[in-house]
Amino acid sequence: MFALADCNNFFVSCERVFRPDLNGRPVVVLSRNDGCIIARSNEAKALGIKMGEPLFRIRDIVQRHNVEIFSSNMTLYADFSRRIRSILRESAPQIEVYSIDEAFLDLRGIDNLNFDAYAKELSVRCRRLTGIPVSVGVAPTKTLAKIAAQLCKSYPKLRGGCFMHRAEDVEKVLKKFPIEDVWGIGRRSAPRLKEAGILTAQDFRMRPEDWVMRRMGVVGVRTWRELHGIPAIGFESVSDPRQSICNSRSFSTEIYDIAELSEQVAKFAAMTAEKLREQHSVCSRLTVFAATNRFHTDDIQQCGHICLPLVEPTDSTIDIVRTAREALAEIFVRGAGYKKAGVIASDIIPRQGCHVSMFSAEHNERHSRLMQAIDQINRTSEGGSVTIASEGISAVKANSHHRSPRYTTCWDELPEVRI
DNA sequence: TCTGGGGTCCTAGGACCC
DNA sequence: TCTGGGGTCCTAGGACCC
Repeated sequence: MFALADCNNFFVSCERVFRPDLNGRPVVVLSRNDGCIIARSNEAKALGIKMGEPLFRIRDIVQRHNVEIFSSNMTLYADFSRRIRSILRESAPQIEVYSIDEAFLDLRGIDNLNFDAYAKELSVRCRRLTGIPVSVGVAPTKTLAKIAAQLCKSYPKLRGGCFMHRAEDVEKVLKKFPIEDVWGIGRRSAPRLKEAGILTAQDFRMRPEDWVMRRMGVVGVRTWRELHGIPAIGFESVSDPRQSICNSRSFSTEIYDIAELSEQVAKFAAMTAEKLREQHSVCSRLTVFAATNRFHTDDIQQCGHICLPLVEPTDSTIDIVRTAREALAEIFVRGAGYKKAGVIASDIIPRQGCHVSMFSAEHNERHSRLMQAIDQINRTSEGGSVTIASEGISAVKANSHHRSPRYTTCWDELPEVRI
């Protein structure tokens, strides 16, 4: 069996831990820059607020129903995520961290366990120790476990845990489960499947395997098998190092000046280098892109990108920032108002055993010692106190008008306690 | 006025090899 | 009239996830 532990309305739930007055009220959390809705409480969902909806389009709903708005506070959410993961690790031999708010648990080889009680107890334990409501689904495959966890959210009677394995129960559930909500069926496949008369997970499961193969390839077949209770998606308890690392942002206002844009790109490059070092990797290709506001169709539209090889595989902020700035100079167009830019590192390999030429050994050694020192200083301070001069001293241009305090990680931000 | 930021895997087609 | 038959590697684009 596999379990999926899935935090309900995760970002909203984190905010509510310190604002219990918001229970029962519509709450949303916004993307960076306060642009789109990325998390909703059940009450907000009931108002018809959609995931990914831009805030400005639902202003009237927000006012009419007094919806509480939060800018995203990733520091807070990451800390809750870490706490919940540590509880899950105590509760299963292996866990696979799937996202900030979801993890699979490997229960294979365990058969003398009341899985239903296990799921419910785990949910209660997470809630009691962190304040976050967590749904736990247990089933013979990861895809079915996802569905079981989903069930917990619709049926409070399940008390946060659901064990789904008996053939007749699975069939009963899948008959009611919309095809577009199945893990692996995305926005392109769902309409096509519906055209073919497949409306539920059960409809899909009843099609022959070769029909699925023809229409959706091996990826579709994996989902099909998983729905039949045959594991087809591997369990990966240790995550491989990233094969690409991207840092990009939209700006709160357009940037026309190359010097200003260059500072922003330098920051993204520095963040990329830091993440490379974090996973002990080096990269040998760097892509830089910059784009104007695609929603302002009357303005000049520019969407440049360029991919440069690095002379040697590197994780040095100095080398990566320099290359990124050179790349930006290549694609920058005067007169264009840039709204978004980013840096992507690719061709990533482990740092250990990476081949460097004899001539650059000393260069690498010096950079490496410097980077270690910088990382060490920055780890102990918020926001990075040592940076490269070309990053400038201003922060990334972004709106964050509704951010809550970093309650669990930043002492200075704790609100005054009134007794 | 306002529109997120990160990833992975698979496939098709082209370049190139013998 | 007629034009081989395999391979591999790389890339771009599409689809999916949160």
